[in-house]
Amino acid sequence: MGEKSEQKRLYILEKAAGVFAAKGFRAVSMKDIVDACEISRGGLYLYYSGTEEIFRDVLKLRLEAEDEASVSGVGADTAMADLLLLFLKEQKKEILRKKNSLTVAAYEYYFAHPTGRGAGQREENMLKQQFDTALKVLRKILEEGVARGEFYCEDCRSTATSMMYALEGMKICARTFGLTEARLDKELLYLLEGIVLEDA
Amino acid sequence: MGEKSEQKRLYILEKAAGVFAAKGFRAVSMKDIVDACEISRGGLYLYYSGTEEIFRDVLKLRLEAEDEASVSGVGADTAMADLLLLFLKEQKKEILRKKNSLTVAAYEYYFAHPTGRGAGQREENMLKQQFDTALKVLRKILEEGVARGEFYCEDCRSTATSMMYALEGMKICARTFGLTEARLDKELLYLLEGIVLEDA
Amino acid sequence: MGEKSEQKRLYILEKAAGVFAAKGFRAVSMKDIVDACEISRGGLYLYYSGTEEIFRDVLKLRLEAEDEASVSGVGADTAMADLLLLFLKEQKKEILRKKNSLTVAAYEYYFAHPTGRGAGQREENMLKQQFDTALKVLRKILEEGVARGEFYCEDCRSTATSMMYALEGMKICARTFGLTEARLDKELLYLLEGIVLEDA
Amino acid sequence: MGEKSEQKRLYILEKAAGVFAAKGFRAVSMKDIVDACEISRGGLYLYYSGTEEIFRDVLKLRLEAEDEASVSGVGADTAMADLLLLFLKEQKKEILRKKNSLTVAAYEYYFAHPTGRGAGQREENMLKQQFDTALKVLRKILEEGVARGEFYCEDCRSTATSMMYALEGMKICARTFGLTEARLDKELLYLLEGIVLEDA
DNA sequence: CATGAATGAGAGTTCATTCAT
DNA sequence: GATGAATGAACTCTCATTCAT
Repeated sequence: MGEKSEQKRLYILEKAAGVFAAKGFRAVSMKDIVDACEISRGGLYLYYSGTEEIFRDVLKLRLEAEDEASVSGVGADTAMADLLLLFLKEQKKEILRKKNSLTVAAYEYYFAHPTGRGAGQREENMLKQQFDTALKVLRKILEEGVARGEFYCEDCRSTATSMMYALEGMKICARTFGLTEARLDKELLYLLEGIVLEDA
Repeated sequence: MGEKSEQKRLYILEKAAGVFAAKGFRAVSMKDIVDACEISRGGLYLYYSGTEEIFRDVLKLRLEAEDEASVSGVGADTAMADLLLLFLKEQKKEILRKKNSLTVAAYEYYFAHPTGRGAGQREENMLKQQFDTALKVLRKILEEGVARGEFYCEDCRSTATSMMYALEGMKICARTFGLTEARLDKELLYLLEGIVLEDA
Repeated sequence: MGEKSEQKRLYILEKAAGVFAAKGFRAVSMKDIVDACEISRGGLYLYYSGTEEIFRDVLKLRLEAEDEASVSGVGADTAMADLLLLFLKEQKKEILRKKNSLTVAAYEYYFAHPTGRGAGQREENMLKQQFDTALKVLRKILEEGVARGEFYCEDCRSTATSMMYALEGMKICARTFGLTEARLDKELLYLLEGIVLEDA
Repeated sequence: MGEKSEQKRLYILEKAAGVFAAKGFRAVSMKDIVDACEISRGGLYLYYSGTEEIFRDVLKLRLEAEDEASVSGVGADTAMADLLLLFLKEQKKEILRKKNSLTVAAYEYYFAHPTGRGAGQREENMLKQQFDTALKVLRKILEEGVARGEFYCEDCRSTATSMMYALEGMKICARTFGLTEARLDKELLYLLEGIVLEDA
């Protein structure tokens, strides 16, 4: 598997990601991906032997990309309230994003491939990882904010977790029965108000 | 299509519900339902012309059943805190239920059939309806609890909504990356504590 | 088989005729006829066991009806040229008729049930009968016309036969690649001119 | 889809032509053609997506083959009467041909796909084309024959057209209620006699 | 007689997967 | 490595035909 192969593999994953974003996971056939990649049927099978395998790699790739993206440092002197706002803005974007989002496909995939205790769980569940990563960030923000006297919360860990679940709930609701931006803003504001000290 | 037919229709829906609960929505074929019902291919088509139609009716039936179930009156003298506990216990059951739950199938269905503004939306989105119904109940409990001095919350409507999103988040997380009962209990407890007055 | 049965049989044939006229022979299913008759599936089978059987009876009925219609006597003093005109006008109507015509269905039926020497040919081929009947009439007209000095033709029998084939050709052409009324008129005029004496 | 494919396409058309000749158009299923070709169900769909598409190509192929066949030049000194005889002999063969004839299938096809004014009529109606081609040839023969004093007819164009209709009539009669060779010969002779000068 | 629910065969179509080139 | 023709299983859907009521 030379360099060239690896390049092609990445090319396939890129194209496939587009297909999954557009059609979810279950509705995607090998033919869809072959068409999107404009390669031969057999050619695709040289690299992957099914949509599941492809999707797993697509998720892996996305996670790596996100990890890199999140490295963007933040100045130590930034107000935690601002950081929190930034965080929620990111979440909002993710919640509302329709195009190019693998969320629905990931839901479908993990519905069919429950993670937890089963076999072959080498690769971490991507949704869980996203959740945990965001949770960690949020918790850090809260703790620092409390330390600086910007926020109030009794138990930052629990508060952060609860907020994450609410955000997760908004995500799924947005994809199943609609959630207008206005309504979402209201919800996010409510979450914010529960934490930020009134005189801040 | 007399009474006998209606009976059979219900029989089909029952069996089909089991199939959808077991396999989700997209993975279910007419053949699956035919097999589950132990009727002939053509026989099923006498009643339904596709899995979507069947699933819509399955959801409708479930909703009706739930409505009836919730009619169970509660004594006027019950403590609101107890009612809230009861409510959360129900939610917990729903969040953890694996067998016989249509939740995953419903998610899959609504991923593929987005509700919102499109045409033919006579039938209300079942997930939304469940959400709204629970929300209404929760809000009533909170408001009455506040009135009685059992609970504290500034804005019952917003608090209830936020709690519902968190519960929805737990539901989806439970189906995609696992959520142990212990962890869930902790989460629910946290929600509870945010509302119930400490000396209650 | 009481009177009532016979009545129903006729009712079925009537409705079926409409279906055959609209869809031809091969495209018609028992279901189509059941629907058109608004009777039960089983009910139709009490009278007929397939579309072929029905179609045969439909044709028979039509033939009988036409026989009765053609009884319309013509005054002995009518000019043969006028009679010939009348005859051609009838033929023209038949050639152009789209609605309510069993011609196409009959073609399709006889394509699949070639008559000639096979077994079970009790019932005469309806197309042949129509052809022969018209031929006989035409020949009579020609012969009488010649006798009266209105027409000229060496061999009335052959001339009539040839004309009939031409008319048949126009019929099939009208149904397969179009034949405008104008063009048809020209053709009929040409046939006429070949026979009628110029000074008539 | 290189050359090899085109070869196979032709192979399919050949086999399919046999099926259509044997069963007409409507009675032919994709499976019939699959069986005749001894290929797989899916294999056929690589080339054609339905019987109509196949039949259209079959007709096209036949027309092309006939065009090539008719290129066979005739010496300039051939007597027109002989040419006419040759022409009628060809027609006779076509009228009587049972095996390997697509006539019935074409009739059935065009019954169901009326040509005339509708959309997508890029491809000319094959029956019409055959008719028009034969008509042109016949007319040429007549005109040349008249010029040479071999034939007599007032209006070659109309005469040719009328003859073509008669031939068309014989064709359809031969397929629906039988037409013995003897009878056909008589008819053709009659057509001939109407044109050829007696002392020719 | 009449009904219409039920059956099962079969047609059309798609797709994952293989394999000779 | 890469191709894409070929295969066959699986799925959707329709209909002729039967049969208990």
